[in-house]
Amino acid sequence: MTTPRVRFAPSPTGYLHVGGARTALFNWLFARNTGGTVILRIEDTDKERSTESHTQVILDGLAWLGITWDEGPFFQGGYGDRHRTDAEAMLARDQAYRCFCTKEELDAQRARADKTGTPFLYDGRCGRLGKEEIAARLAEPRPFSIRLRMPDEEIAWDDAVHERISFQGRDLDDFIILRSDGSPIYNLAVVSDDIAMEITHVIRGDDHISNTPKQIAIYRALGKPIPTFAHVPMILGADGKKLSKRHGATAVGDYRNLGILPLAMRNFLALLGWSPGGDREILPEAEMIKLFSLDGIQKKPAVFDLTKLEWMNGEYLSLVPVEDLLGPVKHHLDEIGVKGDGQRLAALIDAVKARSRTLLDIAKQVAVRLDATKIVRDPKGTQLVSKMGDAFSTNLSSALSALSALTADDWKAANLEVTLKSLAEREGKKLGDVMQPIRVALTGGTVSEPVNELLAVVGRDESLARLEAARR
RNA sequence: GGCGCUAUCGUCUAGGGGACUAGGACGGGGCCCUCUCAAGGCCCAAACACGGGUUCGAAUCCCGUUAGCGCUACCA
Repeated sequence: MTTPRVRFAPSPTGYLHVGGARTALFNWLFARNTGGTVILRIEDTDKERSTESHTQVILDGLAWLGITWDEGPFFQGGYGDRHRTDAEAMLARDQAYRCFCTKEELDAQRARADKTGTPFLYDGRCGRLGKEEIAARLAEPRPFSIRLRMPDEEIAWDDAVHERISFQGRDLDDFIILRSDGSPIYNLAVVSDDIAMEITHVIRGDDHISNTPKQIAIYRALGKPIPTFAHVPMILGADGKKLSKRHGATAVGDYRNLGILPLAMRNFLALLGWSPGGDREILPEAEMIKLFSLDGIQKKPAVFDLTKLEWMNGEYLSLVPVEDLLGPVKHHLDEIGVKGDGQRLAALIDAVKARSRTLLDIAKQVAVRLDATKIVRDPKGTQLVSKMGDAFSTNLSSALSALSALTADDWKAANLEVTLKSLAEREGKKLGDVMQPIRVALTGGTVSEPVNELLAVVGRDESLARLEAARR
């Protein structure tokens, strides 16, 4: 048995969407599981909409997710000659014919069909032209496109995820494979390339199911073996509709900006529409590859649940060593406008990490600890201050005097805890009455790591300054 | 409209005729822990779309209905 050859074939007409990323991921997992080859092919035949920067964004997105490829990237636009040759071969065998209908005539036919409520299928009129008529039109010369003669027969295949799918040729029309300008239509370019690249498994989105019978017809006309098709279900927004811009973040890059870790994203995407069976959630790369199989893919579309992604990101956050977080957090800090680095930053990340689900969460909390101007008194904080009334500043004052007794050398979490606890005991106060005002003074809110750790990480001078400022 | 695909907790899913009192995870609720919040531990609510078959027995197989989604270009 030959080893599988799969391809991921995005069009550079937009960003890398999560749906495309997942399709790429499934191709990659399948190839790595079977020892097969991944080919990256950029389908840039739509010259109007394709751009180089989109191509770069797609490449970056794949790299970010750790999805690699073995051959390519190849650019479909470079294979026009082969596409034309294939079309002409079909024309020569009368499996295809020249169509002289203009865009306008076709639009008119379609409009007429719409009006009567019948589905528009090209009636094949140009396919019935006599030799002389064709020669005469060619001599004029009149431009023509090339259409495939759709045979009136069953076109079915055993889909690797859906099992058998069947269409009738009579429900399809003689569709155009080559435009009048000599450029190929998608369905021809895809088949021609998949044949040339010896693709054995076509793993792509469900939205291509209705293209598949047309493509199989081309394989048959060209006399080439038909690959295995695996149509993976769509990804939907929370409203059950195909994920699109109006759902907010849909591009892989959006999640990067939100502070999602690439491994978390990849793990989440893998589990969206695929299951290894059983209860597995967090899957290391090796496991994922080992367990992957096409028949573990779900048939029904899946709703993208951001909350679960964030939970999973939190899981990965706790698995990743702080050193690996330094770079990405620094990046988010830059955007917030706060500088942080080295050991200090590592300690801050550590302090705050357990309460964070994204890198952005981490960066925001780090920023507050690093830069007093980033403190924002949140509603809960304000509430606490007004509820405590005068006690707020009195308690801060006694905390201030107790804490300033500690030298810089003694300013450590363990000592701070002892100091604060004995202060509360001495004054007969509840621990919370001592701690919460400090928390609000230092962060503006009522939520943080334990106060002794918070003080330690903010540092003696800065902590005392913030207490002093909040006391007034 | 036509063609096609799909249907298990709100969401992601396990399940492949008896192991189902339908399991796990996210989210929700409660309790414990606790200086707050997370984390952690324990517990709770929550689903086989509907109707017919087949079978001793159906979430599982078949048919129909309904609903959702996709496609329906000289776009990809």
